[in-house]
Amino acid sequence: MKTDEIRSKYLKFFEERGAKLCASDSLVPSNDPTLLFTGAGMNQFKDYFLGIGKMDFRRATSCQKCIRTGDIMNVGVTSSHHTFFEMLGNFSFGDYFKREAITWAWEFLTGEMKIPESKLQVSVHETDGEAFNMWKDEIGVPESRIFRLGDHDNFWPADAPKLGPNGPCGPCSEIFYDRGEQYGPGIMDITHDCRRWVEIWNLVFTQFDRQDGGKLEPLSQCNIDTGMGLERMVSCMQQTETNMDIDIFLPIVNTIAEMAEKGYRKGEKSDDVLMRRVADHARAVTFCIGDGVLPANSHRGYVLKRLLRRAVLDGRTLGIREAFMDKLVPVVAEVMKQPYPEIAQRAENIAATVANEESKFLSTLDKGLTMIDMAVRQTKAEGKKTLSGATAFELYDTYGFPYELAEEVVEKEGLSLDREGFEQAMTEAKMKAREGAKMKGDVFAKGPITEVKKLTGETEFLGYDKEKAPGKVIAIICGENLVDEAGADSEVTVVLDKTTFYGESGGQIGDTGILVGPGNLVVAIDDTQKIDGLHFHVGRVESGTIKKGMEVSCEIDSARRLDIRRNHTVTHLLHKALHEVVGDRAEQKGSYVAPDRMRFDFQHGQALTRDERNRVEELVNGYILENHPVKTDVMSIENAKKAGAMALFGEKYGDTVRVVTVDGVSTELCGGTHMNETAPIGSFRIINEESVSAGVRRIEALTGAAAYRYGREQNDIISSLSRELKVGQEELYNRIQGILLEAKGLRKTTMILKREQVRSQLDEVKTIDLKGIKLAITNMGETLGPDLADAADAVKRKIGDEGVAILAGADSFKVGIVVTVGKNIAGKRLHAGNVIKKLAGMVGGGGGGRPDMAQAGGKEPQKLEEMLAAAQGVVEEELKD
RNA sequence: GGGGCUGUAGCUCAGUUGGGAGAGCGUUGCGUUCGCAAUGCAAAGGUCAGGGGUUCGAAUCCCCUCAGCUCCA
Repeated sequence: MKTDEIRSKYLKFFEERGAKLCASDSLVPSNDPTLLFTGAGMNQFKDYFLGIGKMDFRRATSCQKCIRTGDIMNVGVTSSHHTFFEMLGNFSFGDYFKREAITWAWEFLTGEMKIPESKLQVSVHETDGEAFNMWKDEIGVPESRIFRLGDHDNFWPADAPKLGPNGPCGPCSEIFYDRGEQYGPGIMDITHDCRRWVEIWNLVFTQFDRQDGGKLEPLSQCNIDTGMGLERMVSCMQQTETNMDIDIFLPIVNTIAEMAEKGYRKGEKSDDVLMRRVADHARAVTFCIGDGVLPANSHRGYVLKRLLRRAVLDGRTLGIREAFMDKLVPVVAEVMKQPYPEIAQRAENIAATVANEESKFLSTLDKGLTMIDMAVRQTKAEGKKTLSGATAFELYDTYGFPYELAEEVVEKEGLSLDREGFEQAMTEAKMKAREGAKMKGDVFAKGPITEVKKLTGETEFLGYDKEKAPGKVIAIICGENLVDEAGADSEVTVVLDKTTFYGESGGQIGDTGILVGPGNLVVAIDDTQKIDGLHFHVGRVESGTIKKGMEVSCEIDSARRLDIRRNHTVTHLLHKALHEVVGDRAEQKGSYVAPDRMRFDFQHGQALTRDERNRVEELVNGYILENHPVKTDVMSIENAKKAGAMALFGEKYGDTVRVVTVDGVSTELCGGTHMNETAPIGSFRIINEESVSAGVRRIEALTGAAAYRYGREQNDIISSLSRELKVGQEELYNRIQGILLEAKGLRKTTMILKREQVRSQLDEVKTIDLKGIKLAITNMGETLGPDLADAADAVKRKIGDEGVAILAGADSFKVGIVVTVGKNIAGKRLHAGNVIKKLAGMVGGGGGGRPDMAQAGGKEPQKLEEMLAAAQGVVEEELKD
């Protein structure tokens, strides 16, 4: 049975049993910012489990793409560890419980998968007699094949009663599959890693709420959370040795084998491990980028980068010398195209991102290789046999050069690498990083929001076609607390059952305006936030008192909203124009829509050329002038996809979505507020284009009156320049070029003149013979700085290799002194630095320099003459025979 | 989010307790030999990432900002 078949059979099976078929959540969790990646099927149902918020259904099933990196060292080594995998699950939120969960699991395995009962056995928690009896009496599993296990193995979360955490938890029951006697003895060894009996299904019965001290209170709502690892299930059904030998994996592994010119399962076992690991990482990397994560130096982006780099290194070890990871992307896309067509659609784009990161890594390696060569040479020169761990760590920490590779190079050179020192340095670095780290609290305190969610499901948004409408006050948050009323001057956050205020989402900023109510109540709202479908109106009570349950009128600032609509609709036009100009790879990475400006981030490797930028701007203005009607439809996600609506990748959408169509230009999924037609946008003006992170560019632009004003201001600047320079605007550029050239010429002329002037002064320089040297002491008037040094150089040349020149100049604030000593005596009979220190002291300054040349400055110009008079004496003192 | 490293000519980089901004390649000009090309000489090209501070004096030391690379969470 093919993987695709098993996957769809499972989902269909539970759909037939009343479960809502839910699409996989993005790998980037949509409703939990604390999670790095989606790691289990239940993540997207978190609120359903806790009974918070609106519940549209009570049983669900899904095939969830997951990423876990905890066991990364085992990937490829064991038969079933992955970083990326799919998890099949069925869930009940206060609906069906143990009996159905157990029965259906058994039915699916024995019925749909046709697994003989003799090949299955189960485990239950030691205290869970209920589950035990169900297996024994209702299903008919012989008692000898039901195992009772403890908190560590059959409780979720593991060991929760003793160790915590607090919250929903419960016993679980697992189903094991017998892979056959070639993998071990018939008796299951549950305490050890058993290769014969593998766990294929975990049923979690969430029935307790753990309190402090390990007390387990019964939950009012009992839930079912089940998980079946798709790859492992398939491996059993296809009777393969590891998960990586199944139909959706082999093509990837084989491609790698081909590139390495090795053949899978034909040579070294260690090569097979590497091939499997690369295949695993190729899947993870492809799906990660597919969900909108880009390689970066923090968070998800960093995990992605690490995965990619590990795979590249493994490929190197396998003997693949050139970039190869990008070539695996289409292979992954092909085997996954049935359940994940969007990956296949974007394979080219994903591959480009991979190729880019891979080439960056290869250049990092190159750099590291030359550095380690140097380190090896130095170690050898010092006569040592071991390259220090600290050096290896520095290479790793600062230049990203992998330890394993360092080891390889060092050993090839006949040296060894100090692993202990490396690890010690690593620990120290970790400690150092940890010391600096601090936790930051969430802006929106979790407390009141959870409370509010219990009061109401979602705020109904009326603002698509109304600007003023009544709503009922559901909750008032004052500070961190829920209150029943708030008087004048209080800072409040108000939640209503219905509102015309748009809550910040999808890049569009929240509305401002007022809430008006009985008894001269006015609340000035200066921001509206949207969290899990609830609109939070943030503002201040201007007059009167707002009370819970009160009917208020929501009145948004409509002029501001109109500007927002202009900017939002133009975002769609810009998106389209970018695709026209730089290609479909310019995917949207985010946007910000405010009344006074808009920002649009998109994936693109380099800066837009001036020509591209102009073409984009022209296209958008064209769309505006053509006055396309804009319409909004609410439809099912399937229909939206059929209609070709562009969606943000990695974004999780509900079942029904809003589709915004600019007739003849673009169709996008979007919850924002838009114009009815494009012409009133007026005009569009790009004011900036910059980089935000690797591979992502940002355009900032203006529309309507703001765009006009911007143009006018630019015009004003040009006009005043043109007036000032007395040339026509079209001549400005040439004129400025001319002026710059002229200025440069003048600078040069001045320099030459100055030099000539200094030289003429030098003609008068007289030298004194002193113990075999020629001493020149000269007051250079107002000559200072580099000119003085220049002059000193000239004197030095003139008076020869036994000459000493002391030149000084001053303006009204500062004194400058330069001393040069000819090369035959410099450092031997006289040190310029020592002379100048004494001289500088006389004019309230300090200085120093090399034996042959020294500079100094001082702050007492009035003492210049005095200093020069004393100079000869100083030289006599310093001069050695 | 925290740590480390880097930012100097168009490119690759030197620049040594703080003391006159350099090399190679490339560009331009003038030669020599010439089939491609090679080679000699000369020139142009720098707000030393940006800002502040210490100092008589900062590419160099200190602080901040920006950008890139990298490790950790």
